[in-house]
Amino acid sequence: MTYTVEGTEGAARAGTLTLPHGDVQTPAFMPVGTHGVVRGLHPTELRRAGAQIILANTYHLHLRPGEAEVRAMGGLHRFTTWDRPMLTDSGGFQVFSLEGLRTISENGVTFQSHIDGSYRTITPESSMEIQWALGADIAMQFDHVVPGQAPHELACEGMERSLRWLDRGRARHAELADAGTSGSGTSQTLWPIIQGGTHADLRRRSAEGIGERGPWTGIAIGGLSVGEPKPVMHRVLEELAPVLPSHVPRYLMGVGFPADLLEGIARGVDLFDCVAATRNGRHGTAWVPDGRVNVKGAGLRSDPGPLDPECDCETCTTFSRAYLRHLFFAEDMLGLRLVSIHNIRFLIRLAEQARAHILDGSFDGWSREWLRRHYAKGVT
RNA sequence: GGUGGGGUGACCGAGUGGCUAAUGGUAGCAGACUGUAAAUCUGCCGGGCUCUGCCCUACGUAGGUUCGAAUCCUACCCCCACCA
Repeated sequence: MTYTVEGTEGAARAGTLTLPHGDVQTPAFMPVGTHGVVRGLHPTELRRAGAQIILANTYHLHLRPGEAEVRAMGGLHRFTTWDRPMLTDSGGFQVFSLEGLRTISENGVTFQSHIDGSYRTITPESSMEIQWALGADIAMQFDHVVPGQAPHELACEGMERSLRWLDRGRARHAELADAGTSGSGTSQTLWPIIQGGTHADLRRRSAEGIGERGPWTGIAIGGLSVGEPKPVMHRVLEELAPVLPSHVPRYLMGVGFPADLLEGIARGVDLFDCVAATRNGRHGTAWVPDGRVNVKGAGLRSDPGPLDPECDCETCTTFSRAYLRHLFFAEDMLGLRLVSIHNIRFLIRLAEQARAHILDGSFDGWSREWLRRHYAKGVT
């Protein structure tokens, strides 16, 4: 597992990450497939959209079907037929998103399953065991995510606990690696996650603590886009950039919207993931260069044009806006899928464009102009 | 021609004297969504305005009773069922 930086422009970087199941050219957007499926999409559709790597989720796959079943099926790659790189999130985000269904202790987090009500405890160790059985290329540490508006004390607690959990998780991951192969039969690397909320001192301590424990093949920045204002996220990224090793890929977890990608890339981020592309797609919001299109909007009723005239995706090169609108009103699943495909392709293509502009030294001007246009109509 | 039932906002459909610009549902309009408990959730949905309130117009049509009517009375129009 290596990462080669091929070009930089200011803080922005372009590189290639080599993983057991293939290369990832960065900057890159990684579609989210929580349950081992990017909702509604066929692997072929993801490949056509240019997806190089996708995510899956430890907690959700542990609940259903269970890591043992996935392992028995040959690991996540063979189970899903996705043969390119994969990354599994640790369940740490569910500490935040399922706040009402869990209790935290130093040992780990006990969730009450939304499926059958049973109690399931995830520990830093068990998260590694589950991820090892799933067999993704990259495993994430089990971390303690706190809300974006968390006060210093709570953010500190989450950050320090995440460091302690990193040590426990890494130890267990090393044992597993020594004892045998992962669920997919290939190697797996573990990435740590920087926490600390919106507090500069905590973020710095987190990054330093992780640095002391290195080296790492990748470092994630977590706990952002969880309710804090956008300028605060930008500030945190700017504060972090100088203290992160330059030869290691940086993964901004859970981000983002199109503009967030460019803002992140400009501040040195290499990898992104976000559910918004598919969720917004299912909810009828499509991203376009000029902002967004409400696919259910009355204005599209007899619009023969493509969703995004500048897009090369299956949806935009095949169907009219009027038909897409009709599919939503007919409540047919094809509509949800087609807009999801577009949004995924939109973000992937944006990252591809950013990469090309970094490599030829035109990223700064291009991204400024892109953002100006995108924001022009009041889109956030 | 007779008897009975019924006509409510775009549609369906509650309401049988004041708490009703009128329950619900559908259709429609808009907003939200960032390491997915989400094909979900929220708001609006007669018109106008000086818009935390006010004014119009509304429950087939026209009158009437009443302090007050979608709700009661009369006439008429229309729809449905049965009888002739």
